[in-house]
Amino acid sequence: MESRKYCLVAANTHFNNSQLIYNYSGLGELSRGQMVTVPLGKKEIRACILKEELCSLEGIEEKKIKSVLGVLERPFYLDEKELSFFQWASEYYHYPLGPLIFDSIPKLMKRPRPFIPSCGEGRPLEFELNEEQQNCVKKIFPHLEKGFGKWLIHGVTGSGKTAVYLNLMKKALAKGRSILFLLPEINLTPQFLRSFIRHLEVPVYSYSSVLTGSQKYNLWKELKESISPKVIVGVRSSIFLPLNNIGLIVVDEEHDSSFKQEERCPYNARDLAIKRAQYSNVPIILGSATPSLETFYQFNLDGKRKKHYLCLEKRVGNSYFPKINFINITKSESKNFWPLNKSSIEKIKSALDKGEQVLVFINRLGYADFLQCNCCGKQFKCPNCSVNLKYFKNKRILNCRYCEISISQPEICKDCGNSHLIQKGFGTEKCESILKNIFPKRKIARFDREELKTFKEVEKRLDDFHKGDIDILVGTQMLSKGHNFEKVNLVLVLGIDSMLNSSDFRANERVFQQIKQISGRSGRFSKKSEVCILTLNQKSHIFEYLKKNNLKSFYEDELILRKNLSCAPFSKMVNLSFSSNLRERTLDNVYKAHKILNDLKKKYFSSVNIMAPRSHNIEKIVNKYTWIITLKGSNINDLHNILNSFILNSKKFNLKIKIDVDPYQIN
DNA sequence: AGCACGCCGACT
DNA sequence: GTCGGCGTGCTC
Repeated sequence: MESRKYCLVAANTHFNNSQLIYNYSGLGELSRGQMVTVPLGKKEIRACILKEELCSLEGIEEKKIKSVLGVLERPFYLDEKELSFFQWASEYYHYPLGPLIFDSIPKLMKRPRPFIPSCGEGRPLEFELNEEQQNCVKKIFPHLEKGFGKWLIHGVTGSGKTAVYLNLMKKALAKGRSILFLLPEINLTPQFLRSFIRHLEVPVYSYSSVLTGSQKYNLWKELKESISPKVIVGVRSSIFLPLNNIGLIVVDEEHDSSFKQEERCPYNARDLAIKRAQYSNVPIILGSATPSLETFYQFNLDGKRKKHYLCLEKRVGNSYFPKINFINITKSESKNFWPLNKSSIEKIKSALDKGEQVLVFINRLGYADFLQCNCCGKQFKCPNCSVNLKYFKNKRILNCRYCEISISQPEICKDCGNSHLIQKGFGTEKCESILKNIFPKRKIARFDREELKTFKEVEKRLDDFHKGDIDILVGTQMLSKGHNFEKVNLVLVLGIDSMLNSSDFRANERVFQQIKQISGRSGRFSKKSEVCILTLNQKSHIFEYLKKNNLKSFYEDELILRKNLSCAPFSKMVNLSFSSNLRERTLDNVYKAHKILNDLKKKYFSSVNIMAPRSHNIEKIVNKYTWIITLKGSNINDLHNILNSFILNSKKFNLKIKIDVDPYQIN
């Protein structure tokens, strides 16, 4: 009689942190990284072997242990490098390994449809690199074969970072190595893909949420089975793809918040990319016109990294930087123009008269942020969320941005019967309509998620703008990234004040990045161009740096603030959020957790700083009440250990607890 | 995290 | 009666 063999697996469940024990006698040899199906309760789930031939059952009764049902065929397995990378991420983010693995692996397919990558055309680059670009390539090139190293290309918008990437990518591909290229949102920047396909000679795969299950399955299989050089251009989740023989990792727009996943495992793909480069022992290049403070700090304050910080300060071709001007809107001369004013309209008029086009940015959708009764002060609130409903005039509805609720436009106040409802705040729709009144003969269009729902619609609208069929384009952040418009030399920015007033410690950083990115849309093909910011806070010190284009001083000053506040990058931060559908339950739990954390701190982890519980910025979202405790500390081990001890206590709680390591939104 | 089970109040 | 909401306990 053969003795029983047991294995430890990471199963696709949240039970027991996903680590479960199964019997595999009679199934032959199993090894670490192989995938199997196992029973759990009445269900059948997938699992990945962590340890075979277990010596101890860790106190679990033998009769409770069930048997492995079957082994998944190749390509479903993880090699040691991949598995240890997943394990690292699981431990760092305090998220169960099983769900982490199986969230990033394609579902099984009965009949997957075939999938063809775009094959590169391998055409030569159309232009010579300028001196700065050459210098960049020259500095990084010798390190392509020297193992791990990280580089920051801080290149102003329009400085031609893509050409530098392409050059280095060609060199790595020529050595038979593959490349992982991460970018924030593939749909908004199809030009990257086009340019890679044009200039490289290898298969180019794009990876994003638009791929079907079948396509993901095929890609996974293809990547697993092949070692020939190829390029993946993908969004954050592509950091977990099984790309063999990596020679270089690039993270473009390193500062962008879409690298941060907020749901399920809240990881940051930029940080994971650095870790993956370390595990693969290859260089990684981070690129941005507006690096995050964390990244800037890493490369500038640490002496030995300073030579890994590369600047591109000139725009390619004949374009110059736009002048940044501020328009004071404190004295509103005419209500008719609001939220614009006379001098901004003058500017638009003179640009249009010159035959140019104009961009107007607003960070909000809709016609008004909310409606309020002029008589009793009632605000029209969402019944499910603690926010006001947004007013969409064309659709004649009030909408909530957090839940699906949508009610038709009220004529009178429900409470007092008054019919005078004031519209508070503004968004893209309002601005479009004001501009249409002022310039009735001009073609004015919007560029936002409300108006353009599909990729096709986005492309069509951009195309119309490029063709000159649109004179003024009113858009949200969607418009601020990557586009090059030939006839735009004036950009107006509205609504910055609300960002400036945010209590988030990154508020200044975000304002700075946003304005810098937007500036990149103006004057790409001209010597004289302008960005106008409409604000009530003209004297804000951030604006001084922007006006003088004094980037480094902004970063240095902001870093001093961060240090005094004990925020990232000086302290590691973790958010614990507690949510339930009863406010009282949420409060009970969050205060209980606060006490447990403080006891742990007192006993073992004195270096950890525990903030008082506070409600989420929007306390109730879709009828769930959320409160948050933030932990800060410069001792990373203490922080991880207090979290581990805390998790051991988590059975005592009767609500959902989410751990967010390195949170992006602190609100 | 799911899922089953069992308790209770509300409704025909 | 029975339907559904919700609290509790279980899953290797």
